[in-house]
Amino acid sequence: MSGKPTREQIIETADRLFYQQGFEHTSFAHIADAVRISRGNFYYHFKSKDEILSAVIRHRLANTGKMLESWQAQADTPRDRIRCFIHILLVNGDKIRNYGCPVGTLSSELAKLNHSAQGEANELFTLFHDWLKSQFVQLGHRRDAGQLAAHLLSRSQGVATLFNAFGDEKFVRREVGQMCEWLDDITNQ
Amino acid sequence: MSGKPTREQIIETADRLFYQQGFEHTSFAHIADAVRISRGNFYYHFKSKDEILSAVIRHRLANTGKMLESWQAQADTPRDRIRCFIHILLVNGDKIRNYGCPVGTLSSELAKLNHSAQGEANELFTLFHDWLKSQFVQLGHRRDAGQLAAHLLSRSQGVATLFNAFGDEKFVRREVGQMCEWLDDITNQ
DNA sequence: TAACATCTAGGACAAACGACCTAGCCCGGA
DNA sequence: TCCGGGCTAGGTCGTTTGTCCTAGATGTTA
Repeated sequence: MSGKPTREQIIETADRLFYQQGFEHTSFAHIADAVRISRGNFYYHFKSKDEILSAVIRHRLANTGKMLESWQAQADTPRDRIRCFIHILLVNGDKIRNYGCPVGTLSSELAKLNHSAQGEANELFTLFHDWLKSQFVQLGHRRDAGQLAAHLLSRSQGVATLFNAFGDEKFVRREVGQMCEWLDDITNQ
Repeated sequence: MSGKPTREQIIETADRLFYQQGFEHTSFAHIADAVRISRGNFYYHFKSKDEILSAVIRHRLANTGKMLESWQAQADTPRDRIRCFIHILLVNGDKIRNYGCPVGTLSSELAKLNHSAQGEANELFTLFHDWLKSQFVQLGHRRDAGQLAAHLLSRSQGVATLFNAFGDEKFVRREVGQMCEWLDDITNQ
């Protein structure tokens, strides 16, 4: 199909399917069909389902890292960068409405499965957290930067969950606005 | 085993297992083993897996309703009742740390499975929302009661998600405190 | 051309899944 | 006593799951 190597196609397709249908509900056959390869070929690239999951998480970590870097380049001030984070809820609105937050839902699912990759998946949270923390430090909140980061992460997780459940876009816009106000408040002091 | 009728035992066990391991990951055999009955007997009481899910959701709705009524009886003011809601995060701390919020995680899972019971599961959210809304109305916030309810629901969902991922109890205590402060703020105005 | 590692296809496997069936148990009413 | 409905046990069906194997296609190097 596309020019990309098979292994990459598998990872990207698995990434999409894990997000849209959940990790457990996505089978080998399902991914293989979507990539249009045989199950046998599939097994040549990945020896087990856990191995794909690991690769998908690393893939997400890399993509997230790139996104954070692009924000770093786009926005001049730390406040604008944090605004970028808050606005993912609107930018990725359709996806979140249908499938929830890719980070939060994967973390929840793996927690229930008591899966060994739980820690790896949480690195996605940590990546966002540490990036936000560094932005808050740059805003002068050196002491409570970690707490502010966790607070904002938590807020956006909650909004994503409710958006996924009810699909109310007005609610998201309102919450995004409130988070931006909150950001301005703690910035101006 | 216990004196309860088999059907009730099945529902309660399924409720627990769906919460702890997720709906899809919990099989007929798993529930039957836990209740110590045969799969055949199981099928006498419930014709399909979706039927159990439906019964479990109704069971949760009933239990949640009782809990809300007990708060209504325990706490004198609407503010104290809302505080009861906020404090579930601490009261059910161990469960939430291990398995997340029963309402949010079920809603997320069913959304990914595109399951027909999605709407039923969301009634749990609605139950909390409407109850909170009525409390905010009683506090004099007639116009924006629904928004305040959704906001608080969203906040606690986010806290539950992060608590489930990182298990940081200090974070939960901090967020619970902030939500109570927020409640006081909008009450005193 | 010949040899080689890389990649692919498609089938086979046991185990587990949801669903279904039937034979028999228990126990109150006729 | 016999009957009959509520309940239980245990097995079976077809399908799907993750895993694994082998034969062959492909493409590069000698």
